[in-house]
Amino acid sequence: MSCAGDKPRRIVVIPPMPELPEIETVRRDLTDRILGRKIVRVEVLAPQIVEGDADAFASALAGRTIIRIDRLGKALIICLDGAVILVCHFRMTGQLYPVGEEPLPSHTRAAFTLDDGRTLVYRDARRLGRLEVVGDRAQSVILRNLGRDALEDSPSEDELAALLGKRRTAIKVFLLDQRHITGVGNIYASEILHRCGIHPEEPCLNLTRADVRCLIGTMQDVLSEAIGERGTTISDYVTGWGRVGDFQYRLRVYRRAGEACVREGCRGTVQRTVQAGRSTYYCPQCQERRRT
DNA sequence: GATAATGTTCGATC
DNA sequence: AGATCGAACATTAT
Repeated sequence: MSCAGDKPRRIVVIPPMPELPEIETVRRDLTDRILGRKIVRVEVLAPQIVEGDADAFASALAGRTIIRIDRLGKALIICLDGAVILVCHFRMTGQLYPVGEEPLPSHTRAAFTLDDGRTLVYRDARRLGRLEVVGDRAQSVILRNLGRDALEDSPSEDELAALLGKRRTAIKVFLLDQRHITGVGNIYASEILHRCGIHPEEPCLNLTRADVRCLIGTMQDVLSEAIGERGTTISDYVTGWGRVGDFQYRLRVYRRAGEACVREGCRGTVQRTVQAGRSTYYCPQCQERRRT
């Protein structure tokens, strides 16, 4: 990190921020900045990021006023007047933020001109994200597979125990499966399991009652803490639309392969493995396998 | 050039 | 009905 005042700060838009705390941060920012604004014009530059017909998408939003912004897991739900709902999922590289009267940034995939002259920009380098307009949440393709929100609708101990059930699937893979609980992604899954001392490969059915209790509490703690830090930003970018997050400084295992475990009294070394095609980070010393 | 990246969906194969 | 795995989507950074 550079020291304040030394080098000129680069103004670069921050990289994508896809898990629950990052989306919640965007939700709060956008609520502050665009609530009550009317969308006067919609331009779709990359039709594949829109679910359904891009022209229908654009005309459904034109003339609508933004009245509330909600979130379910990693999905942003922008409610407009006339029962119009804009559902957004950023996947890996999506971003949504207002800009002034200036040229659109690179990788702008959709642009919503607001009634105050600003433009709400959807950027997405990889074009993996999706935008969708529906009249009712139940119609949403983006929302249809999502389970309970990890923060606002967290399961009770009994409920999580029931969800884990007799599954043989690894607990880390379960946490990434958004059909059960939605909002926890690859960073926070590793962090939660490390804090609970649970091995990421542990089959769900082996978890004890104490493990279940720890998972629920730690999930709340980690997500809340991360929201308090405005999420995790990997890279030291500065942004023109909001500050970067700071939770990266609190990460204990994510991207720390080969480093000493930070748990007090633990002499282990953080390992990286791959589960379901995604990197998992854990400490073999303090995340021991349960006896079968 | 190879590899990995905070995500989801779909189809094939158990 | 499940689970499970790989591929696909597509670009950037290291």
